[in-house]
Amino acid sequence: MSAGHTEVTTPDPELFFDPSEECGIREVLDRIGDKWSVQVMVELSRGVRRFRELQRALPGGISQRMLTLTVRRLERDGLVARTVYPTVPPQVEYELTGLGWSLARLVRSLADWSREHRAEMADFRHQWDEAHRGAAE
Amino acid sequence: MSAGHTEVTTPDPELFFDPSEECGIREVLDRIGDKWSVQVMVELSRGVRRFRELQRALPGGISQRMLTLTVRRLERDGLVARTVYPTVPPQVEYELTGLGWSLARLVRSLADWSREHRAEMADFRHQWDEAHRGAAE
DNA sequence: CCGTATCCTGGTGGATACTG
DNA sequence: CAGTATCCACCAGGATACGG
Repeated sequence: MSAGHTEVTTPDPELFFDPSEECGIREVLDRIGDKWSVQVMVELSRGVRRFRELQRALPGGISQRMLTLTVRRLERDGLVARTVYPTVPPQVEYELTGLGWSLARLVRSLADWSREHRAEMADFRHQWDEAHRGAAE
Repeated sequence: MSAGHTEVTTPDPELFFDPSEECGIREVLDRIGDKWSVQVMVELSRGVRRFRELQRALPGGISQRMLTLTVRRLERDGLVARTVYPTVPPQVEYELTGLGWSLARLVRSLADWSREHRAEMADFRHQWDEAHRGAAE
């Protein structure tokens, strides 16, 4: 049936978020919802990286400023460990902590979901655009 | 040992993101990374909601404009179904689609992760702030 | 190499007013 | 009630220059 029409499954009773509110969603999203945090984690999931390596590896090109800010925040939250070798020139290595890896696992599942459903979503968007053509302008 | 020092676990070899890149992360985050999409989905996971209900339910107070934009995008992506009852005054109902529920499950796991680790992260932040006190004027 | 300090722009989202 | 249309403020993030 593919994406024939907007089917609606019955809600899984166990799934409901507790109405006691502030379920914690905002806190995570404030950490991974920004432009670079997740990409940095993804790259670090491939191994230890130095500052420049990290910067060069990120697609789209991150500025030094943003890489610093991003990596500092990740460090502060305990997701990334920063190791400074007092050499000259200075050398700094970044790697995921245990906490970082546990979050990376979830990030991974999000990525998997995305790839699994991207065709379906593209389908929906196409339908929607089709149905709403002519309305605007 | 709690969060004694920044421990680093060995990377799970199976976890690595495929280096073929554009793993799909950005696509999901572009959908759930904004201020309201997830909150709307969370509320809709509790049941069918009308426009105003949705607006009143969201903590922080969303503007009509943003609620419209958010809900339209979710609809366009096939995550939310919109049903219009041609009554007067008009009545519109929103609910999660199958696709929406599948994403909601992941959102839920993010929320769970957050609650499970928020203490640990707070701990880390406290340590970090402690260690970096005095550096900045 | 690894940052920090400034400056500046674009886009997200709020406030408000108006329609069907 | 359920939107649409405008206008506007704020700040995430880019560009650039400088420092340890």
